[in-house]
Amino acid sequence: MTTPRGPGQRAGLSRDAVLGAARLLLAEDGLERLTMRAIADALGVAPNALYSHVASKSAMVDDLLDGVLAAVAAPSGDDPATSLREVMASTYDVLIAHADLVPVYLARQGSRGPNAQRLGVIMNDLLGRAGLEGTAVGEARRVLIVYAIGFAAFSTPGGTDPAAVGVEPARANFDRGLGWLVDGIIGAD
Amino acid sequence: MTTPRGPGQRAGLSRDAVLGAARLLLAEDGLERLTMRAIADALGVAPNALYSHVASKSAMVDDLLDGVLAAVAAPSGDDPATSLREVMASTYDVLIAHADLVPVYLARQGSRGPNAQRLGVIMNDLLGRAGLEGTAVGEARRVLIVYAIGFAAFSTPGGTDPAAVGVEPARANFDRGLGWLVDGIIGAD
DNA sequence: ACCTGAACACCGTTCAAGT
DNA sequence: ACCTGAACACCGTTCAAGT
Repeated sequence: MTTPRGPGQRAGLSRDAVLGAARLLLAEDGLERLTMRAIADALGVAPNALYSHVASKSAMVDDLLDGVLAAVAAPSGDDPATSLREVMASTYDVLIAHADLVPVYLARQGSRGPNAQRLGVIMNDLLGRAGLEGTAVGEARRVLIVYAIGFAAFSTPGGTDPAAVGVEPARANFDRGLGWLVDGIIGAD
Repeated sequence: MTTPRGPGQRAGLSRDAVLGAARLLLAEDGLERLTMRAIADALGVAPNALYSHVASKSAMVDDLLDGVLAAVAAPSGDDPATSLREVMASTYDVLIAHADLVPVYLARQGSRGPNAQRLGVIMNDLLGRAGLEGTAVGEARRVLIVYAIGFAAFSTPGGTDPAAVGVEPARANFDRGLGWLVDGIIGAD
C-alpha cells in the first residue's frame, strides 16, 4: 500500500539494517535462503540497493560470522586450564546457536574480524599462563579452535550424524574431548 | 569439428564418466566452479543430459565425498592405539589431498556412504580392542572424526589461517593433538 | 549519496520432444 | 533409455540513470 519509490528516493537503509535483516533471514530460513535478493525483499528495496551499504555478499557474510563471536563470554576465574575450558565451551555454545553458519566458518577458515582477534588474544594469554611458550602456543590454540568449530559442525540438530549413533548428548561429549585436549596441552608442555 | 548431436543420439555417457569429469573439474578449478553446466561442457553434452545418470547435484557431491574416503588406508599393526593414530592420520592426509571438499564434508556432517561405513567399523573395532565399551565407543569415535575433518578444514594450503600464525607445519600439529586425544580416550576408559 | 530499472552472465532443474 | 532445445525460477553484480 505504500507509494512505490522512484530512483533517488531514500529508503532509510543503513549498513546495520542490512546486516540485521540478513541475520534475521539466516535464523529463520537458513543459509540456503540467505540471498541478496531475499534480504532486499525483506527490506522492501531493490536487490542492488544493498550494494550502497555492503561491498559484496561475501564481505557481508564475513561480518555476520565475526558478529556471532561477540557473544562468546570471556572467562572470569584464575585457573588457566579452567578458563581455557570455559572459553572454548562458550565458543561451542555460541556456534551451536548459529548452526547454519558453522560450515561457512570452516570454509573460510575462521574469522579475521575484531571478535575473532579478541578471542585469539584471550587464548594466547591463558595458554601462556598455563606455561606454554613459543610455537606451542599457536599450536595448542589451533587444536582448540579446530576442535570447537569441528565439533559444532557435527552437532547441528538438523542432520543425522553418522558419528553420533548411540552417543550421549553432544555437549557432554564435547566437554569430555575438550578435557582430554586441555590435559594434553598442559601436560605436554 | 564433431558433428553436433540431435535429440536421441547417444553421447556414450555413464554415471562413472559424469563422476570422473566432476572429480577432474573439482581438482582443477575448485568447488565454486563445480557446476552441472561446467561438467556437461567438459563432457560435450547439454547440461540436462547429466540427469540421465545422476539424480541431482547434491547426490553427486555425496558420492564424490564418499569416493574420496576409499583412499584411506586400513591400519595393519596389532596395537589399537597405534592403529587408531594411523587410520586417523591417513584420513587426514586423504582429506588434505581434497581440500576443497572438506567444508562440504562438514556441511553435510560426514558421509553415509560405503567407505564411511567401512571406516566406522574399523574405528569401532579398534576402540573396542582398546578397552572402550558402550556409549564410550561412539563418543570417542565422534571426537576423532571431528578432529580429523576439522583440522583438515583448517589446513588447506590456500587460505591464510588465523589460528596458524607462527605455527609449525599442519601435519606435525595434527599428530600432536591426535596423540593427546588418543591418550585421553584410552586413559579415560 | 542513495536508490531504481534494466540488464548481464550465470545457476539447478523440468518438460516435451526426438531417435 | 538417452539426449537435445527450450524454458522456468532463480542467483550476484554492474551500469546508467534519477533525485
